[in-house]
Amino acid sequence: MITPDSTGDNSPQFDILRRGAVDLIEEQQTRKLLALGRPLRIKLGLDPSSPDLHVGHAIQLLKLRDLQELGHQIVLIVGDATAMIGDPTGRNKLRPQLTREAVEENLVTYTDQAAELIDMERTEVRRNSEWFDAMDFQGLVRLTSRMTVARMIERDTFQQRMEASEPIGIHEFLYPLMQGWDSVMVKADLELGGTDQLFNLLVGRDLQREEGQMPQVCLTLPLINGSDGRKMSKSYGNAIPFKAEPADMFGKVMAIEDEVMGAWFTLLTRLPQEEITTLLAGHPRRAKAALAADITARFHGAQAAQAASEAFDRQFQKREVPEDMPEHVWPDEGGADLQLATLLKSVGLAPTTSEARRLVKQGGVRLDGEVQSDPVRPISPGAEPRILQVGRRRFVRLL
RNA sequence: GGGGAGAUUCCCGAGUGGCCAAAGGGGUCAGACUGUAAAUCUGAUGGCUCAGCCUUCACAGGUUCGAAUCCUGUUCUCCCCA
Repeated sequence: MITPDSTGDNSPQFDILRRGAVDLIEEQQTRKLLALGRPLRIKLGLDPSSPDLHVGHAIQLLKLRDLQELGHQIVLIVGDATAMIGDPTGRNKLRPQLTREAVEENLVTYTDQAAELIDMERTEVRRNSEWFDAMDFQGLVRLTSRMTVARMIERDTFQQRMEASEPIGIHEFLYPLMQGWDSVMVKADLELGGTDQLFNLLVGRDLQREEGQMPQVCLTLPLINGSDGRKMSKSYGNAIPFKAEPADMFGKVMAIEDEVMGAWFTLLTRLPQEEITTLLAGHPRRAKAALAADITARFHGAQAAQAASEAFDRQFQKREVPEDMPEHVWPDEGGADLQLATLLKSVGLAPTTSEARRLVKQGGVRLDGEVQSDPVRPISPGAEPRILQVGRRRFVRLL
């Protein structure tokens, strides 16, 4: 539980809260809230538009977990009403509107996966359709009258879209207001969000103040980038999902740029700051392996992380063929010879024959360790299972 | 309501009758190098029975020996005026 000492010093709590944060609006209020000694209501809105969580979400969930362990009350808002709009933040396109059914499905996987990091038993989960379905037209007008067009369109994301002559739907203006109204309805003391959420979080403050509530504290955490430098997002295909296999998760962390390691350590591990500093001062390869192991261990346990780490070294440092690899029965009945390109395609190592030919021509294909150069070379099954390799990390054992 | 502009290959974005499967960038993939699936460099990037053939430039028709490029209609978007 919350135990501010007799002097009212809550700095240990405050430090935990502050770790990795970008904005904290505002600090004095936060200290006062912590000093109250009661569980604070910590709100996080889920976007149930993408069911699979990735390490970008983990940043927020880990923060929630920290706060939960300090005895605070986590309130997850399932944006089933807002999901039908889609948060316009950071998007240069209208987002597809989700059906209620899709939201329900996503919600299940979402909470299942979130349970890996936070204690769902002690978490309050609310759907915002609870109050938005009940809101009538008058209520909507009342809510929308609290925001001005000028304030809304001065937002970067809308500015950019207007400059680029991209469409903006009127309903998109509703999103921040709805998110803010959620804060009113659950009487949030603090709301978490990514740095891109600051505007939405601040709207909550305004609405709460107008409703005579204590305005919530807003805490923003950095967004981390995916492998391509863009914001990590499932829709960009650059994310590291919770459900990634240990080896895959480890490898994907190893693929991040050296420059962002520090941020990842702060946001995705709970190693003490001094230890992080020491690691970063050492060899980058070692530091990154430690990071990858820590993250992998959180989802799969220390043993699996260790195994993933060792397998990674064998495969990429020593260039050994991994023990575990997908297996595929020899395509085409009768064990007849197949052209190499055709074989690659039918076992799924290349999406098209053209791609398969390209890979061979570029020297990216090995059969039993030998580089292949002829895409139309006939390949026969062989007595032993043969190993087909594309690039450095895609293998198939042919049975 | 009136006038104007636009929709291009995964994304952004050139291309305004043949030299266009379509510049450039991003992403992705492969190779080299290495400390890793970092960084850097090189190459590839519509499909196929691959020195050739086939299908793409919002959609449907049309003009032409030939169209992403011209015409007509449809859908969607943006801008200006009211």
